[in-house]
Amino acid sequence: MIKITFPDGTVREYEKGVSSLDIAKSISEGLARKILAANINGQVRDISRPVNEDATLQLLTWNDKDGKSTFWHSSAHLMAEAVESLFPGVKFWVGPAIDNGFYYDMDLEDKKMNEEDLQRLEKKMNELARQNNSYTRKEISKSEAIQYFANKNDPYKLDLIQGLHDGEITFYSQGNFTDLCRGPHIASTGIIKAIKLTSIAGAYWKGDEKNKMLTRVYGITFPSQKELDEYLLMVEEAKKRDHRKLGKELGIYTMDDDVGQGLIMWMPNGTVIIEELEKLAKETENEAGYKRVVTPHIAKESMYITSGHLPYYADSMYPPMEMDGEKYYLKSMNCPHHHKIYAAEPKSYRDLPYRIAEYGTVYRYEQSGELFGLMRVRCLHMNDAHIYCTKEQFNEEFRAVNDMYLKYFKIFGIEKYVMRLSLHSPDKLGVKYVNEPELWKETEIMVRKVLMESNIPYVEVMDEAAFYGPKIDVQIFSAIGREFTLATNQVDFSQGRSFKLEYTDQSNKSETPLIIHRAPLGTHERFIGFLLEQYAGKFPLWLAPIQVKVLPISDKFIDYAKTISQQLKNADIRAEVDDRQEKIGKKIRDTELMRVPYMLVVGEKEMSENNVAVRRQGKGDAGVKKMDEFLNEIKQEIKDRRAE
RNA sequence: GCCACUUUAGCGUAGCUGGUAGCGCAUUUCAUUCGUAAUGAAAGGGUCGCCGGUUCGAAUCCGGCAAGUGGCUCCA
Repeated sequence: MIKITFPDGTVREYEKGVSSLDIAKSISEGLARKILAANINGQVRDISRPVNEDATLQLLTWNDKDGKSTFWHSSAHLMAEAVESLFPGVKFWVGPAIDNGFYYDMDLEDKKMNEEDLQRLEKKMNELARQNNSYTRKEISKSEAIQYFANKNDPYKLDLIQGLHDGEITFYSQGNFTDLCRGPHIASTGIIKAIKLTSIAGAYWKGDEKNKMLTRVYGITFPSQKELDEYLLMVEEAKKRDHRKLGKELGIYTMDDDVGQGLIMWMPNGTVIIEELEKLAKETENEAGYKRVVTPHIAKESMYITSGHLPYYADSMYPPMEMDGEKYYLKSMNCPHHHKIYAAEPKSYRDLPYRIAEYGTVYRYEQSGELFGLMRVRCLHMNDAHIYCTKEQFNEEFRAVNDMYLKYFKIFGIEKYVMRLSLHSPDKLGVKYVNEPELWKETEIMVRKVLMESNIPYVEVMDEAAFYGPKIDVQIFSAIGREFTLATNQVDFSQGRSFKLEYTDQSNKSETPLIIHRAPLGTHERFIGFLLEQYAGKFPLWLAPIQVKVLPISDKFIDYAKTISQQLKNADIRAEVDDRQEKIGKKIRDTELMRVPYMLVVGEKEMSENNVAVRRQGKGDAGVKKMDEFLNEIKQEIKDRRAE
């Protein structure tokens, strides 16, 4: 007999060799029908695998992350079976489960797949699922495995097998399809009830753009049609808050072919938001002891040689302009200009920390396929600043920057983000990263310490650092699920030396300062893109392009509406009058759709007593108020910069 | 940049296998002067992304280019 320990701590005894499925059956038939996989001593396994020793066991269902991914991984195999039957001779690479479904990479050679083929594949998959074929596991020797895929003429699987050790190779089969696979899998195809193949894409073999591009098919499956329908509905809802859609609807920004790809033009409504953000940044940075600077948009080639950005980053810079034999580049970062300001006057340790800030405009020639609405553009406005400090001051300064992030995030109500400690990769020293192994080690410890002391949850990721030092990135997800760095806080132990930046220390020696690069509000482009999605277009009052719309019941009250709006404007509140000849219902509807926070309905009753009928966007009628009372309340709400 | 797909009025869209374009919203005008999410009527607006080819004839078929979308790669 063996002892099985369940997640709640209970221990039960079973015959040696019992399967997870049998164990589930011993608990309840309902559970047995629902389990997809089992976590045995920390390893996810097929439910049919025998358990031969004492173990901790968690039975995994659709509600467990590992249960879902097993289900989706098995779905990828089912899709591969369907592909093989409709595209004979196809070669497969890998087909993992992902956060939302699965994909399979394949080489169709001279054949092509289109959207209609996805329908055919779905149909075939449904047919195969209904056959309810079992997923069967088979241990196989390396030579047999090689034999099998050599016969099948599949170079990709052979490449995978090369990396595996004899004795640890397994095949999984279902129906007519056999794949090299570590598993685990669900018991049989019949429990896959709802299938949606979502897209066809190209993907480089092994993720390397020098390699051949394979065809990747994405899909998602569910144990019931209802869940698929819900998922599809959720995707539709997410699209409604896509910043590209909202940006157009709300008149935030526009682009034009004659201006160029990825070059944003901010319309009046967007410009209001930019100016409010800058106001906030300036207030916050003044308080934190920053000084403001302004620098030009171009610089000579020599500066980017000094900074180390050329020639490595030349590809992502606009090509140079030549004047009088000199090459000038559009700046793709503000740091070198700021370093020159630091260097303009000799510094003593008494001048440090030296903090200079600028909403700097930079240009990056991003590859055309990478552009994405406001999130990835070619001209961006950075909430940039550089802090030059001593090693002793570093901890406090870096931490102050982190605290500034958190303060901002509270103002904006930003909760769904991941703090990422981005570290270098030692095997890329001298290639992607400055070759200073000791300094890397030292600064990474310093940054980690700040995070730990601030008690901020974070993840550590290798090979994501800047070339000049480690950083903390704030990762967010767009409405359609793409990941972006919203804000960044970076250490730089390298550029100080490249630019020969110095300060005189207490003992009259020259020292190189450490530099902190930081952009807590990221860029206007990405930040506003993010805010549009975060608020679904409903900006908090202080950011709203139009804060109050005054809606006269009829033409007779336009003059009164104008005096109300003028009073608001006198108090620096962004107000407008809707003087169209429309019914009040229409005016309210249009104003609601434009997400204007406050509507003031005025007619006979209000005019006679200097009142306004207040309506809050999305919340309906808020009752009649004295104009003075409303004015005081709204002024306070704007001052508070509350996130709803 | 690479793979696939898409591109019809300011916006959202219809247009089967080729016979030179409709609808809704928006706009303008007129009527209406209205009490909390769409008043009615009329009018204007498109060389169907651009260039070329096939054809008696192209929004529709073919090729190239551009932009956009979904991915991949990249993201100082």
